[in-house]
Amino acid sequence: MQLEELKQKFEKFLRQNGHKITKGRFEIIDKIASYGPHFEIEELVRWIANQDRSIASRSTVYRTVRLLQEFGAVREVIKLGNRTIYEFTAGKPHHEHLICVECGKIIEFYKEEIEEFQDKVCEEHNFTPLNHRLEIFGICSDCMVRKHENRRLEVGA
Amino acid sequence: MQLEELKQKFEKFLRQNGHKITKGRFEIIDKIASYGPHFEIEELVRWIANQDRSIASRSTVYRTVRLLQEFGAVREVIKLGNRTIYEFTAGKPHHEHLICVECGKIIEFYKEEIEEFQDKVCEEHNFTPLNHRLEIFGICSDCMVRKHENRRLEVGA
DNA sequence: CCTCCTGTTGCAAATGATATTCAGTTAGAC
DNA sequence: GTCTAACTGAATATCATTTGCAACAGGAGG
Repeated sequence: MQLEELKQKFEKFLRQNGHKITKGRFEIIDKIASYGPHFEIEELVRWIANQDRSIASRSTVYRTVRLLQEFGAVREVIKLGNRTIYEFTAGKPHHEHLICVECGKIIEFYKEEIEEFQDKVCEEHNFTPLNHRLEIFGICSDCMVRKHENRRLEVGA
Repeated sequence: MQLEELKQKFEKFLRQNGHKITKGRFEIIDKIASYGPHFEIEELVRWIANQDRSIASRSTVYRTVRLLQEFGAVREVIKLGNRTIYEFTAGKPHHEHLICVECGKIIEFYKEEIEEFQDKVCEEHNFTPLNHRLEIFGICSDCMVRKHENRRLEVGA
Protein backbone atom coordinates (compact mmCIF):
# COMPACT_ATOMS: atom_id res chain seq x y z
CA MET A 1 0.00 0.00 0.00
CA GLN A 2 1.16 3.51 -0.83
CA LEU A 3 0.58 4.91 2.63
CA GLU A 4 2.83 2.32 4.20
CA GLU A 5 5.51 3.07 1.67
CA LEU A 6 5.22 6.75 2.41
CA LYS A 7 5.56 6.13 6.10
CA GLN A 8 8.68 4.08 5.53
CA LYS A 9 10.20 6.85 3.51
CA PHE A 10 9.26 9.34 6.15
CA GLU A 11 10.91 7.14 8.76
CA LYS A 12 14.08 7.18 6.70
CA PHE A 13 13.81 10.94 6.34
CA LEU A 14 13.46 11.34 10.11
CA ARG A 15 16.47 9.14 10.81
CA GLN A 16 18.61 10.93 8.26
CA ASN A 17 17.78 14.27 9.84
CA GLY A 18 18.42 13.29 13.44
CA HIS A 19 14.78 13.03 14.43
CA LYS A 20 13.17 10.27 16.38
CA ILE A 21 10.54 7.82 15.32
CA THR A 22 7.54 8.48 17.50
CA LYS A 23 4.09 6.96 17.50
CA GLY A 24 2.43 10.36 17.43
CA ARG A 25 3.99 11.40 14.15
CA PHE A 26 2.72 8.34 12.37
CA GLU A 27 -0.71 8.62 13.88
CA ILE A 28 -0.90 12.16 12.57
CA ILE A 29 -0.01 10.92 9.09
CA ASP A 30 -2.83 8.38 9.34
CA LYS A 31 -5.26 11.09 10.34
CA ILE A 32 -4.19 13.40 7.56
CA ALA A 33 -4.40 10.58 5.05
CA SER A 34 -7.90 9.62 6.12
CA TYR A 35 -9.11 13.22 6.43
CA GLY A 36 -9.16 14.05 2.75
CA PRO A 37 -6.83 15.79 0.35
CA HIS A 38 -7.15 19.29 1.80
CA PHE A 39 -7.10 20.41 5.40
CA GLU A 40 -6.55 23.34 7.65
CA ILE A 41 -4.62 22.77 10.83
CA GLU A 42 -7.28 23.90 13.25
CA GLU A 43 -9.77 21.66 11.50
CA LEU A 44 -7.41 18.72 11.72
CA VAL A 45 -6.68 19.35 15.39
CA ARG A 46 -10.39 19.41 16.21
CA TRP A 47 -11.07 16.33 14.10
CA ILE A 48 -8.31 14.40 15.81
CA ALA A 49 -9.49 15.51 19.23
CA ASN A 50 -13.03 14.37 18.43
CA GLN A 51 -12.18 10.80 17.65
CA ASP A 52 -9.16 9.77 19.63
CA ARG A 53 -8.70 11.70 22.78
CA SER A 54 -5.27 13.26 22.75
CA ILE A 55 -3.19 11.39 20.25
CA ALA A 56 -1.46 14.71 19.71
CA SER A 57 -1.60 18.27 20.96
CA ARG A 58 -2.03 21.25 18.73
CA SER A 59 1.70 22.02 18.94
CA THR A 60 2.62 18.54 17.87
CA VAL A 61 0.27 18.73 14.92
CA TYR A 62 1.85 22.02 13.85
CA ARG A 63 5.32 20.60 14.29
CA THR A 64 4.53 17.40 12.44
CA VAL A 65 2.92 19.21 9.55
CA ARG A 66 6.05 21.29 9.28
CA LEU A 67 8.17 18.13 9.14
CA LEU A 68 5.89 16.69 6.51
CA GLN A 69 6.32 19.82 4.45
CA GLU A 70 10.09 19.51 4.64
CA PHE A 71 9.74 15.86 3.76
CA GLY A 72 7.52 16.79 0.85
CA ALA A 73 4.30 14.98 1.66
CA VAL A 74 2.38 18.12 2.57
CA ARG A 75 2.17 21.42 0.74
CA GLU A 76 0.62 24.82 1.47
CA VAL A 77 -1.69 25.15 -1.48
CA ILE A 78 -4.09 27.95 -0.70
CA LYS A 79 -3.61 31.19 1.20
CA LEU A 80 -6.89 33.01 1.61
CA GLY A 81 -7.04 35.88 4.09
CA ASN A 82 -5.51 34.49 7.25
CA ARG A 83 -6.37 30.89 6.36
CA THR A 84 -3.82 28.38 5.12
CA ILE A 85 -5.09 25.29 3.38
CA TYR A 86 -2.69 22.39 3.21
CA GLU A 87 -2.73 19.45 0.89
CA PHE A 88 -1.61 15.90 1.52
CA THR A 89 0.27 15.46 -1.72
CA ALA A 90 1.76 12.04 -0.95
CA GLY A 91 2.85 10.98 -4.37
CA LYS A 92 0.06 12.78 -6.20
CA PRO A 93 1.32 14.51 -9.32
CA HIS A 94 1.63 18.27 -9.28
CA HIS A 95 -1.49 20.33 -9.94
CA GLU A 96 -3.14 23.68 -9.29
CA HIS A 97 -6.45 24.73 -7.73
CA LEU A 98 -9.73 26.44 -8.46
CA ILE A 99 -11.28 27.74 -5.23
CA CYS A 100 -14.96 28.59 -4.99
CA VAL A 101 -15.30 31.70 -2.86
CA GLU A 102 -18.98 30.91 -2.22
CA CYS A 103 -18.86 27.36 -0.90
CA GLY A 104 -15.16 26.76 -0.44
CA LYS A 105 -15.06 23.87 -2.86
CA ILE A 106 -11.58 23.11 -4.17
CA ILE A 107 -11.11 21.73 -7.66
CA GLU A 108 -7.74 20.37 -8.71
CA PHE A 109 -6.45 20.70 -12.23
CA TYR A 110 -3.30 20.22 -14.20
CA LYS A 111 -2.56 22.03 -17.43
CA GLU A 112 0.64 21.03 -19.12
CA GLU A 113 0.79 24.21 -21.16
CA ILE A 114 0.61 26.45 -18.11
CA GLU A 115 3.60 24.66 -16.64
CA GLU A 116 5.49 24.94 -19.90
CA PHE A 117 4.92 28.65 -20.24
CA GLN A 118 5.99 29.16 -16.67
CA ASP A 119 9.27 27.44 -17.43
CA LYS A 120 9.63 29.63 -20.46
CA VAL A 121 9.12 32.78 -18.37
CA CYS A 122 11.69 31.59 -15.84
CA GLU A 123 14.21 30.97 -18.57
CA GLU A 124 13.62 34.40 -20.00
CA HIS A 125 14.48 35.90 -16.63
CA ASN A 126 17.31 33.49 -15.78
CA PHE A 127 15.21 32.57 -12.80
CA THR A 128 15.55 29.15 -11.20
CA PRO A 129 12.10 28.07 -10.05
CA LEU A 130 11.80 26.01 -6.89
CA ASN A 131 8.06 25.78 -6.58
CA HIS A 132 4.97 27.67 -7.53
CA ARG A 133 1.35 28.11 -6.63
CA LEU A 134 -1.50 29.08 -8.90
CA GLU A 135 -4.78 29.87 -7.16
CA ILE A 136 -7.83 30.74 -9.22
CA PHE A 137 -10.60 32.20 -7.07
CA GLY A 138 -14.11 32.27 -8.46
CA ILE A 139 -17.53 30.65 -8.37
CA CYS A 140 -18.13 26.98 -9.07
CA SER A 141 -20.93 25.78 -11.32
CA ASP A 142 -23.16 24.67 -8.42
CA CYS A 143 -22.97 28.04 -6.74
CA MET A 144 -23.57 29.78 -10.06
CA VAL A 145 -26.79 27.84 -10.48
CA ARG A 146 -27.82 28.62 -6.91
CA LYS A 147 -27.21 32.33 -7.48
CA HIS A 148 -29.38 32.32 -10.57
CA GLU A 149 -32.17 30.57 -8.73
CA ASN A 150 -32.09 33.12 -5.95
CA ARG A 151 -32.19 35.92 -8.44
CA ARG A 152 -35.21 34.35 -10.05
CA LEU A 153 -36.96 34.16 -6.67
CA GLU A 154 -36.25 37.81 -5.96
CA VAL A 155 -37.33 39.04 -9.34
CA GLY A 156 -40.24 36.68 -9.96
CA ALA A 157 -43.85 37.35 -8.92
CA MET B 1 -1.11 62.87 -14.19
CA GLN B 2 -2.35 59.37 -13.53
CA LEU B 3 -2.13 59.58 -9.77
CA GLU B 4 -4.47 62.54 -9.70
CA GLU B 5 -6.93 60.72 -11.87
CA LEU B 6 -6.79 57.73 -9.59
CA LYS B 7 -7.43 59.89 -6.57
CA GLN B 8 -10.42 61.44 -8.25
CA LYS B 9 -11.84 58.03 -8.99
CA PHE B 10 -11.19 56.95 -5.44
CA GLU B 11 -13.01 60.03 -4.21
CA LYS B 12 -15.99 59.06 -6.32
CA PHE B 13 -15.78 55.52 -4.97
CA LEU B 14 -15.77 56.80 -1.41
CA ARG B 15 -18.78 59.04 -1.99
CA GLN B 16 -20.72 56.27 -3.68
CA ASN B 17 -20.13 53.97 -0.72
CA GLY B 18 -21.04 56.40 2.00
CA HIS B 19 -17.50 57.12 3.07
CA LYS B 20 -15.99 60.45 3.77
CA ILE B 21 -13.23 62.27 1.99
CA THR B 22 -10.43 62.71 4.48
CA LYS B 23 -6.97 64.11 4.11
CA GLY B 24 -5.37 61.06 5.70
CA ARG B 25 -6.68 58.69 3.07
CA PHE B 26 -5.19 60.68 0.25
CA GLU B 27 -1.91 61.13 2.03
CA ILE B 28 -1.70 57.37 2.41
CA ILE B 29 -2.25 56.96 -1.31
CA ASP B 30 0.59 59.39 -1.95
CA LYS B 31 2.85 57.44 0.34
CA ILE B 32 1.98 54.12 -1.26
CA ALA B 33 2.50 55.59 -4.70
CA SER B 34 5.90 56.95 -3.84
CA TYR B 35 6.98 53.89 -1.89
CA GLY B 36 7.31 51.56 -4.84
CA PRO B 37 5.16 48.94 -6.48
CA HIS B 38 5.25 46.39 -3.65
CA PHE B 39 4.86 46.91 0.05
CA GLU B 40 4.05 45.22 3.30
CA ILE B 41 1.85 47.07 5.72
CA GLU B 42 4.22 47.10 8.65
CA GLU B 43 6.95 48.39 6.35
CA LEU B 44 4.69 51.12 5.09
CA VAL B 45 3.63 52.12 8.58
CA ARG B 46 7.25 52.43 9.69
CA TRP B 47 8.19 54.31 6.55
CA ILE B 48 5.38 56.79 6.98
CA ALA B 49 6.21 57.25 10.65
CA ASN B 50 9.83 57.98 9.77
CA GLN B 51 9.16 60.85 7.45
CA ASP B 52 6.03 62.63 8.48
CA ARG B 53 5.26 62.34 12.10
CA SER B 54 1.80 60.83 12.44
CA ILE B 55 0.02 61.43 9.19
CA ALA B 56 -1.80 58.20 9.98
CA SER B 57 -1.87 55.55 12.66
CA ARG B 58 -1.32 51.88 11.98
CA SER B 59 -5.08 51.27 12.19
CA THR B 60 -5.79 53.91 9.61
CA VAL B 61 -3.21 52.45 7.26
CA TYR B 62 -4.78 49.01 7.59
CA ARG B 63 -8.24 50.45 7.06
CA THR B 64 -7.20 52.52 4.09
CA VAL B 65 -5.39 49.64 2.42
CA ARG B 66 -8.54 47.59 2.81
CA LEU B 67 -10.57 50.34 1.15
CA LEU B 68 -8.04 50.57 -1.65
CA GLN B 69 -8.37 46.84 -2.19
CA GLU B 70 -12.13 47.14 -2.47
CA PHE B 71 -11.64 50.04 -4.81
CA GLY B 72 -9.20 47.99 -6.84
CA ALA B 73 -6.02 50.03 -6.63
CA VAL B 74 -4.26 47.63 -4.29
CA ARG B 75 -3.97 43.87 -4.52
CA GLU B 76 -2.56 41.13 -2.29
CA VAL B 77 -0.01 39.63 -4.62
CA ILE B 78 2.24 37.46 -2.52
CA LYS B 79 1.52 35.35 0.51
CA LEU B 80 4.70 33.92 1.94
CA GLY B 81 4.55 32.38 5.38
CA ASN B 82 2.73 34.94 7.50
CA ARG B 83 3.78 37.83 5.29
CA THR B 84 1.43 39.56 2.89
CA ILE B 85 2.95 41.61 0.13
CA TYR B 86 0.64 44.14 -1.48
CA GLU B 87 0.95 45.80 -4.80
CA PHE B 88 -0.14 49.25 -5.85
CA THR B 89 -1.76 48.24 -9.12
CA ALA B 90 -3.21 51.62 -9.98
CA GLY B 91 -3.95 51.09 -13.62
CA LYS B 92 -1.06 48.76 -14.27
CA PRO B 93 -2.10 45.85 -16.43
CA HIS B 94 -2.49 42.46 -14.84
CA HIS B 95 0.63 40.38 -14.29
CA GLU B 96 2.15 37.65 -12.14
CA HIS B 97 5.30 37.43 -10.01
CA LEU B 98 8.59 35.64 -9.66
CA ILE B 99 9.83 35.86 -6.07
CA CYS B 100 13.46 35.25 -5.17
CA VAL B 101 13.54 33.36 -1.90
CA GLU B 102 17.16 34.41 -1.33
CA CYS B 103 17.00 38.17 -1.65
CA GLY B 104 13.29 38.87 -1.80
CA LYS B 105 13.45 40.45 -5.23
CA ILE B 106 10.13 40.50 -7.04
CA ILE B 107 9.99 40.27 -10.81
CA GLU B 108 6.76 40.98 -12.63
CA PHE B 109 5.77 39.17 -15.78
CA TYR B 110 2.81 38.71 -18.02
CA LYS B 111 2.32 35.70 -20.26
CA GLU B 112 -0.71 35.83 -22.47
CA GLU B 113 -0.73 32.08 -22.98
CA ILE B 114 -0.85 31.36 -19.27
CA GLU B 115 -3.93 33.53 -18.99
CA GLU B 116 -5.55 31.87 -21.95
CA PHE B 117 -5.02 28.37 -20.64
CA GLN B 118 -6.40 29.40 -17.29
CA ASP B 119 -9.56 30.55 -19.00
CA LYS B 120 -9.68 27.26 -20.83
CA VAL B 121 -9.43 25.33 -17.58
CA CYS B 122 -12.18 27.42 -16.02
CA GLU B 123 -14.44 26.78 -18.96
CA GLU B 124 -13.81 23.08 -18.75
CA HIS B 125 -14.99 23.14 -15.15
CA ASN B 126 -17.83 25.62 -15.64
CA PHE B 127 -15.97 27.75 -13.17
CA THR B 128 -16.40 31.53 -13.20
CA PRO B 129 -13.04 33.06 -12.33
CA LEU B 130 -12.98 36.27 -10.33
CA ASN B 131 -9.27 36.67 -9.79
CA HIS B 132 -6.15 34.63 -9.59
CA ARG B 133 -2.63 34.69 -8.27
CA LEU B 134 0.39 32.91 -9.65
CA GLU B 135 3.48 32.98 -7.46
CA ILE B 136 6.68 31.39 -8.69
CA PHE B 137 9.23 31.03 -5.90
CA GLY B 138 12.85 30.44 -6.80
CA ILE B 139 16.26 32.01 -7.11
CA CYS B 140 17.00 35.05 -9.24
CA SER B 141 20.00 35.23 -11.54
CA ASP B 142 21.99 37.51 -9.22
CA CYS B 143 21.59 35.17 -6.29
CA MET B 144 22.44 32.21 -8.47
CA VAL B 145 25.73 33.84 -9.41
CA ARG B 146 26.42 34.67 -5.77
CA LYS B 147 25.78 31.07 -4.74
CA HIS B 148 28.22 29.79 -7.33
CA GLU B 149 30.87 32.22 -6.17
CA ASN B 150 30.46 31.12 -2.58
CA ARG B 151 30.73 27.52 -3.62
CA ARG B 152 33.92 28.31 -5.48
CA LEU B 153 35.34 29.95 -2.36
CA GLU B 154 34.48 26.94 -0.24
CA VAL B 155 35.83 24.41 -2.66
CA GLY B 156 38.76 26.35 -4.04
CA ALA B 157 42.28 26.25 -2.57
C1' DC C 1 17.61 -4.77 30.40
C1' DC C 2 19.66 -0.29 32.31
C1' DT C 3 21.51 4.29 31.48
C1' DC C 4 22.14 8.36 29.45
C1' DC C 5 21.67 11.82 26.12
C1' DT C 6 19.04 14.03 22.94
C1' DG C 7 14.87 14.87 20.69
C1' DT C 8 9.89 15.14 21.68
C1' DT C 9 5.64 16.30 23.89
C1' DG C 10 2.01 19.26 26.04
C1' DC C 11 0.95 23.19 28.02
C1' DA C 12 1.13 27.89 28.69
C1' DA C 13 2.85 31.98 27.30
C1' DA C 14 4.86 34.74 23.45
C1' DT C 15 4.57 36.45 18.91
C1' DG C 16 3.09 38.82 14.77
C1' DA C 17 -0.35 40.20 11.65
C1' DT C 18 -4.64 42.15 11.53
C1' DA C 19 -9.27 43.53 13.43
C1' DT C 20 -12.14 45.81 16.67
C1' DT C 21 -13.74 48.80 20.44
C1' DC C 22 -14.45 53.19 22.15
C1' DA C 23 -14.17 57.97 23.06
C1' DG C 24 -13.09 62.05 20.97
C1' DT C 25 -12.92 64.41 16.32
C1' DT C 26 -14.35 65.81 11.75
C1' DA C 27 -16.80 65.79 7.09
C1' DG C 28 -20.38 67.41 4.87
C1' DA C 29 -25.71 67.41 4.35
C1' DC C 30 -29.29 70.50 5.80
C1' DG D 1 -23.80 76.89 12.24
C1' DT D 2 -25.85 72.25 13.65
C1' DC D 3 -26.11 67.70 13.73
C1' DT D 4 -25.24 63.05 12.68
C1' DA D 5 -22.74 59.54 10.74
C1' DA D 6 -18.27 58.33 9.53
C1' DC D 7 -13.40 58.63 10.90
C1' DT D 8 -9.31 58.53 13.77
C1' DG D 9 -5.82 56.92 17.24
C1' DA D 10 -4.75 54.24 20.99
C1' DA D 11 -5.41 50.39 23.35
C1' DT D 12 -7.13 46.00 23.31
C1' DA D 13 -8.74 41.70 21.23
C1' DT D 14 -8.26 37.97 18.07
C1' DC D 15 -6.44 34.43 15.22
C1' DA D 16 -2.90 31.48 13.49
C1' DT D 17 1.39 29.99 14.58
C1' DT D 18 5.70 29.55 17.33
C1' DT D 19 8.41 29.02 21.38
C1' DG D 20 10.10 28.12 26.30
C1' DC D 21 10.12 24.89 29.51
C1' DA D 22 9.65 20.82 32.40
C1' DA D 23 8.45 16.14 32.10
C1' DC D 24 8.99 12.22 29.09
C1' DA D 25 10.51 8.74 25.68
C1' DG D 26 13.44 6.95 21.63
C1' DG D 27 17.34 4.42 20.88
C1' DA D 28 22.58 3.92 21.03
C1' DG D 29 25.99 1.89 24.05
C1' DG D 30 27.02 -0.85 27.57
